[in-house]
Amino acid sequence: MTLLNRDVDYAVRALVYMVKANKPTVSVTGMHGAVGVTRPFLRKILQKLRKAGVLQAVKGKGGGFALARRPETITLRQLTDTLQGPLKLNDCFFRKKLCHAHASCPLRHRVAALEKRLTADIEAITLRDLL
Amino acid sequence: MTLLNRDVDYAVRALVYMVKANKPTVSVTGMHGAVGVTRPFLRKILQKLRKAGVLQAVKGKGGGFALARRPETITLRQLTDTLQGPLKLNDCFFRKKLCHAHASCPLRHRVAALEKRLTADIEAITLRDLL
DNA sequence: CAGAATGATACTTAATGGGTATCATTATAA
DNA sequence: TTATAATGATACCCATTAAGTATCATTCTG
Repeated sequence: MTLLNRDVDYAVRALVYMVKANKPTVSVTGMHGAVGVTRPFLRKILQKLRKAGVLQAVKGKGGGFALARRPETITLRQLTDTLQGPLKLNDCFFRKKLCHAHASCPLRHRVAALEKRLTADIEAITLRDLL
Repeated sequence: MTLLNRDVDYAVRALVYMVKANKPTVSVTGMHGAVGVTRPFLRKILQKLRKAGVLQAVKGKGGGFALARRPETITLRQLTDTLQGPLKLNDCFFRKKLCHAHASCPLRHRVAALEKRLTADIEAITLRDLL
């Protein structure tokens, strides 16, 4: 099981790169090599982050992406929420329908407690911490 | 993302069932209905648990499975280790090869800390707790 | 106005999880 | 002693998701 999927991994690298570049905008062309992923794939990721308000984008020649907020306000949780959906250790659904033992499941509330803390943990990690 | 996959889920239900049945052995035929899973599938799971030393099996007519240890010594962690491999939040491998940024990855050691605690947590939950 | 950038979206492929099928082996109960 | 009910072992298949690619439209600047 993976807490962080590829998208989040690449996103962090790109964000770190952008902070360190210290330029008004950074184009995907200019950073995909350093991030270690293909250009179209990185674009897809950064576009999601823009929609989520983490990044700003400037179109046209000379354009690119820039952080929309300060690094210490960008949490790992926002990245995971945006790129892989809300954290749910407890996947009580199976083929779209709720597990029939949901209400009585002895595991569920135990796992829910772990999930709550893990969520708080990733909320506490910011981009600033990852520089 | 799921902390517990289906196998673990079903395993817990079956184990709980077996404890409550309070019989020398319980056959898969006798419990798959209550567990809510097909017979062959449940067998596969219980066979893995037997190999791992969680269950004992008695072959032949009238046979079945039985706990090999007391409920308070069977941890959730052993179930996850057996049925879905060691807990790894940190999946630094991609297509079989180590991520090239492994050594310098700013995320890795942060996530490792979370993983360590989560592992301790599921180690602390025993079958006894789930009855 | 050409070119370099993002916006939007659809498609393809690889990996994994979930589930089935089959045959061999073993032991008991009638 | 033999039919039957159980596990042991293993190979296979299918559905879902993750990962990656392709294409065309739009926008802005030099």
